[in-house]
Amino acid sequence: MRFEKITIKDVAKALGVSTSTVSRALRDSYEIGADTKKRVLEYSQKMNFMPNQMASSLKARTSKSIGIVVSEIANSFFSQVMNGIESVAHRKGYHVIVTQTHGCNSREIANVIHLASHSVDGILISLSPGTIDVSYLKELFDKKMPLVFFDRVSDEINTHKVMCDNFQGAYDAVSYLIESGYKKIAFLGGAKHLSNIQERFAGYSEALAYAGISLNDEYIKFCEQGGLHQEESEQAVKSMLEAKPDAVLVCGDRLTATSLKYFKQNNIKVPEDLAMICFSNQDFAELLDPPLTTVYQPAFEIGGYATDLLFQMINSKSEVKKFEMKKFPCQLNKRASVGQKIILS
Amino acid sequence: MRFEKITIKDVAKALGVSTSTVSRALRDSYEIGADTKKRVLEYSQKMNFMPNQMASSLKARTSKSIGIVVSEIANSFFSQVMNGIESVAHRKGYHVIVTQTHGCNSREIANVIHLASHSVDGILISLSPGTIDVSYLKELFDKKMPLVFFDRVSDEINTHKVMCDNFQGAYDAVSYLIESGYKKIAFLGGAKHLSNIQERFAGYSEALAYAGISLNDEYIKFCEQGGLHQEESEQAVKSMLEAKPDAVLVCGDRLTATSLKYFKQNNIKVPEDLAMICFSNQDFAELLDPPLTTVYQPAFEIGGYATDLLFQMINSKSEVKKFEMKKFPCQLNKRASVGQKIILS
DNA sequence: TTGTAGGCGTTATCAA
DNA sequence: TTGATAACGCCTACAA
Repeated sequence: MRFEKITIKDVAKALGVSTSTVSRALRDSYEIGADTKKRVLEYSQKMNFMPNQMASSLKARTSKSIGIVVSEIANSFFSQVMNGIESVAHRKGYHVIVTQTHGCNSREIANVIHLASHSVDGILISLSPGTIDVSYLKELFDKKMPLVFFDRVSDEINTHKVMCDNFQGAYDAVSYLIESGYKKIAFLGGAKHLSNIQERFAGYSEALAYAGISLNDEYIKFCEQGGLHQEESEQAVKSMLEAKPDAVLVCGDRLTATSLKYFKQNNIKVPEDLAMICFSNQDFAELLDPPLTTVYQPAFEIGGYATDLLFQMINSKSEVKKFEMKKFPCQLNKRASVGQKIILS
Repeated sequence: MRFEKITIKDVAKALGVSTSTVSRALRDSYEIGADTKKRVLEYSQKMNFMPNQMASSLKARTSKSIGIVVSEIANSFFSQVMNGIESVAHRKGYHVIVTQTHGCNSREIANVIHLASHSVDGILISLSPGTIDVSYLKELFDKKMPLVFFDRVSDEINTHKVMCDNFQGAYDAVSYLIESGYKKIAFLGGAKHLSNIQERFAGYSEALAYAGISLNDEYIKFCEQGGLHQEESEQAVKSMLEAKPDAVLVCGDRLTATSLKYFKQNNIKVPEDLAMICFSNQDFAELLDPPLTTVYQPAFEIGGYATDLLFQMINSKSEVKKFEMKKFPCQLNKRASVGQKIILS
């Protein structure tokens, strides 16, 4: 079953004119007889004629579409980013093709190649936890495929990068915990090699250092699967708890959900037993029990901004050489999952 | 800045063969000299040659892509559906193009036309709250564009429809409220003309009727914007409360969030002052305060199943005449937002 | 003002 | 086994 499309040829034949005349009438170009134009437009309208964009694209060598690569579509952060991307793209008359990797590197490569061979005009990518080698991307980029990283970026490719200020977000969160009297602060993060996790960890370390608190490895847990694997995440939560921290910074929605469930099941009271701040974009954070102190990332803005930069590259006549590293500040939403700890010493 | 693509021509020239030879080698077709083939493949590999899919599509008259139309990408239900769609599509080597309407009919029409003119091989659509007239879709469908409705469907177009069993979901929820001793049960829904809302309302009505409770209009509120407009939603919550119900069935994530916030702000205790069941796919529902009794829709399955049906249509040689109306059962997750009311009378 | 012709990159048909 | 050629639908020099 296939869509029966009228072509410019059909319109031309029906009207007894040439295809070029139809083409010109449709794109409002060139001198063309006012009433020929009118006839063509009216007939096209009536017949619901739609120019075949694949043919136009082939001719114009531009598909008017961009590709996105994320790990999970059904993730509050990514879906908000996609919302931002789609909004900007739609405004420019572009299509958005979405692919997900489920954290798997081979899937990421397949998706990127698929996108490139389908002639997307540019690609927006957040690297998947499983990706270490980005040479396949670099090759593509060297061949001038417009490329913008968001969220999880790579040092090895020099292009635009858009993300939130993960360092600041983590630093502010941990500082706030320290101000509130907590000292044994744990860190629960995704894959260690991901840029955003590294930055958050740096912010965490720096805030502790500033307060003269030394790092304790037992408080620090990374999940190589970035919270995508339930078992790994639960194990991390468990082993973190064994070190008896009094607060924790959790990096990511999935890890947050896993932690909260675990705490609930094991009757660990937040914030009495353990204070908690999470990197999370869940709308429902303030409605949780207890309301969750979150580090909120302006996901919609990140998506929109990254897309704007991508269009700058796409529309640039020459190769773009100067790149931006844009960091949107994170917002610390203080809620009851962090209490006021009585400071003893 | 544009991607510099090698074409089949370049490969042919470099190897001193014809383009047809290259094409044949690549698609493993026909008798071709084993070592010519080897040379072509090796060179293509080395040069990272990717066939231009737009050209193939133009030739083959199939784009290997499908389009989705939803109201909001950043919505837990829709993003889970998209996950299901992408998973199936990826397996079949298809691309997924995502568009959102923000509940606006003109945007929906524009998106559908955009998709059609970009030669998607099929379209998956959940009607937007703003849509009443589906004639534009009917025209497309009559021209044999494979089309599958999910979630919010239209009676006026006879094609596959996939959704959850909204009637059963609402019926079960309301019955459970009645069993728990509630009698003054309110209904808070999105746009009245949407199929899913109608079905839920029917389930609600039927459950009340079965228990011999008559409908009370003051308990029943619809939001024409489907919860997308904050003010309208809040107004609905407010006016519903004025009728003093003792329980409420809320249809949708946005409405749920709005209600919960309103209750919190106005110090309305759930379930003491008002028991609550919500159609919601939020992972966090069980972690809310109080844990939320939800009617869960198998969104991933809905997306996957709808996509399977779409591929059946796409791959069918003749026009498909027999259509399926698939309803996945909803799951009632009983949690503390519904209590046990002491039955007086 | 309108028509003709060639090409975008690929593939299928036919001829060599 | 391989090559030349035409076609997919559209656009645009160039010619008329």
